[in-house]
Amino acid sequence: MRNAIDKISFFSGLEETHLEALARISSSSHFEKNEIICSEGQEAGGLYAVADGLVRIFKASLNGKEQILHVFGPGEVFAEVALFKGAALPATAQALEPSEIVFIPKREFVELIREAPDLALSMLALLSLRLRSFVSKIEELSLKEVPARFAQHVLLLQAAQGGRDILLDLPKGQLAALLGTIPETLSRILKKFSESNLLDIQGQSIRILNQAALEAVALGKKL
Amino acid sequence: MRNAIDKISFFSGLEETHLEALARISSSSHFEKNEIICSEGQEAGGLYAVADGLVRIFKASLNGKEQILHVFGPGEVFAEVALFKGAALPATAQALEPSEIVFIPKREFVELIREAPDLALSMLALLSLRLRSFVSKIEELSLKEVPARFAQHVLLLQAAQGGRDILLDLPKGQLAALLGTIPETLSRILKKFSESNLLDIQGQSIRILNQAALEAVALGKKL
DNA sequence: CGGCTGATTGAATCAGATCAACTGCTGTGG
DNA sequence: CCACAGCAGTTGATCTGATTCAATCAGCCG
Repeated sequence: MRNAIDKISFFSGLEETHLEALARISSSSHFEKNEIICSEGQEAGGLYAVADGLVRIFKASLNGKEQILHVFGPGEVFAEVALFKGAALPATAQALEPSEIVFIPKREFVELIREAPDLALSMLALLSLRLRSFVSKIEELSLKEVPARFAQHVLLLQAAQGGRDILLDLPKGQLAALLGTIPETLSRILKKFSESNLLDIQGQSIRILNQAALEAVALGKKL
Repeated sequence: MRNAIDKISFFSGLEETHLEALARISSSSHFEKNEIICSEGQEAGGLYAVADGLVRIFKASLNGKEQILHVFGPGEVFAEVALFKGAALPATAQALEPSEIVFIPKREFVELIREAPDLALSMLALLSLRLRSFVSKIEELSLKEVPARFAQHVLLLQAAQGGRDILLDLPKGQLAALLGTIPETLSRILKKFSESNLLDIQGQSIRILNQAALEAVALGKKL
């Protein structure tokens, strides 16, 4: 499994001996598109990581609406919350594409953390990042309307991809679930952005036409 | 400061030598009601803990609406997210009552974590708990309506306090902000719960009249 | 007794969800 | 190669939960 472990950038700063330890205890498996990797409520026996593919972490309500919490690509780890306090997973993980998923059993991993302060600090940093991203999400859901959330998302993509041309990383239906809304609403909002000449939207690709206005909308200005 | 450190239940499992180290490096100060302890965006120089009093962590929007993320009482720590990744605080902390707040400088605390694996694991457990509470909040904001959120909150209070009689821990306006709504809406909903004979509400004290129905509403049933 | 803050109530409005229909694309099989 | 099934996305009409604005009320403290 050394091969797969090397793909997990989260581990890349670790010492060679720890990487080999991880490789020894981890296993890797394949998931088809839409396959469930682990479900809410289930006991998580360890840490998961994406070696290849794309995974979404989401919650579903009784009446079918979904809220995506994270989308993870190659190199990212998930289900870390179940390692340290309570084993039950708070949400469900599902492959959005055919994916290679590495699994690291809890017992051995926690053991490793005790011995490697650097790994412990990495985990602390990781959890802090997750916390920050959740704070943003709560803020957006509670204090901002859908256009502002979408504008914010575009700006984040821009920061990650650079330039004025942006490629959506998700199909629009999934993007709606990530923003805490439904496809119909997102579709109407995309139209408004187009009509106001803030964005040029062609399928999955977006060009920013009016950066300043986009940033204003992200902060709460109407339109 | 040993006095104050002993009040922080989060530290209670630590070894004597570490407690003394914490006592040496920490300081304590007083905050009046409504006083800001630390603000969003500001650099947090360390970890805060409530020795006495009540503190809310919240975000505010431009147009004045507020979303409370946490309310912390004696023994609880906050601003831990700024210790491990990025120093800027994601939200603001404010005293809801006259409070004694302990402060532990980041440098020394992180140093201590490196030497004390148990403390590191405690911090990991703490961050995991926070993550879980945020997942719940996101789920509630996105997938549930206000009555369900309130019912859920009452059930949590019941779990903490026991029995059918419950005392609200916050004024109603603050409770509204915690549930992601506004006082007017909460007030209307309280009335509905009363009229449906689910709850008997007298100011801050609540008696549960129909447990089963309350649980049903928490899960999404209408009324 | 004022005056302040928190809480309640009412009427109007609005953002977003729901329901339903339609478009367009892609891949599959006859 | 065309036809059709199936899914993602779009559009329209309607409904509703929640916010907004405004007014009133209750309790508390000086």
